[in-house]
Amino acid sequence: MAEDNETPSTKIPSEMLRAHLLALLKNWSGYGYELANKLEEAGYGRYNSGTLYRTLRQMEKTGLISSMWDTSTDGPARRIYSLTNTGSLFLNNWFTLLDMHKATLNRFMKIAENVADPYDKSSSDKE
Amino acid sequence: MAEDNETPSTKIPSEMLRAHLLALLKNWSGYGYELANKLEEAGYGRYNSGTLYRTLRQMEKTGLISSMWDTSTDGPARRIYSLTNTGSLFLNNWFTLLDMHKATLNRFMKIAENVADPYDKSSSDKE
DNA sequence: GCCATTTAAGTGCAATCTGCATATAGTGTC
DNA sequence: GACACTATATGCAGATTGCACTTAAATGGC
Repeated sequence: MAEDNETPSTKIPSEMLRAHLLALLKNWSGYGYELANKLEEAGYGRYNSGTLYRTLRQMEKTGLISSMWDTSTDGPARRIYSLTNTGSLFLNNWFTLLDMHKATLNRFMKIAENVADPYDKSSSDKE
Repeated sequence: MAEDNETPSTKIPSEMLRAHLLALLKNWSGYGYELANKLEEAGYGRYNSGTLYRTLRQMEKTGLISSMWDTSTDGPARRIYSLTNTGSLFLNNWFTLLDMHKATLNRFMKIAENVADPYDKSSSDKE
């Protein structure tokens, strides 16, 4: 499977990418190239490999995941990542955070639902 | 209300910030300082003002919102923002995207639930 | 053997984004 | 005048990102 950049469609914001990587590593250990393939199969385009590998290293540095080399298979060595306790907690919190954000968004959208907008330009042009 | 940085608690990732600003501007027009206050009241700490103002200008440049000066009130002039059609569409899509991401996260977490992990280290537990 | 391709991870560089501190400017209060 | 509050913005250093490129091990075709 080569890097073909054919489906740039739904770009995941960085925080989302982190959450998705953590989710993939729950109950499983995986390496960068494999994770990139799974993201692609899930409908996100081929994620930029430079960003992906650097994101993984950065997540390791901040303690969300840990890694070790695997030289047992044929082909180039793989850096195997697995979830740390911190990463597991982060993943759980992420769901809570998503729900909170969604609730806040809905609340924000309703704040001014039936109130006149002092700057509204569609009601009656006073200029 | 001065900038006191007393509640840094729940930092909003940049894409989330954009979505929240769009939600606040739905059915309403507002200016930067006011939006910062509403974010603070909603429980997010005092968002960094430099980032906030620059994010708003960038969102204007990309067509999500539009602005005009308001010099009718006392005090310094306010830059009033309101949602464009593009911004409105973006906001609606954001909800869909959030749900899709959540669904994908759940799917990812279940992929390997009952499968043996070839790299599992729980036999020789370290760290 | 030689060469292209696949798998796998990584780096260099420019552009962008972010946080912190600071600047600028209008108004009101003492 | 000194000070605080409102309101927007900029300078700079450090972090993040996308794009292109590099390194390296193995495979398949000739």
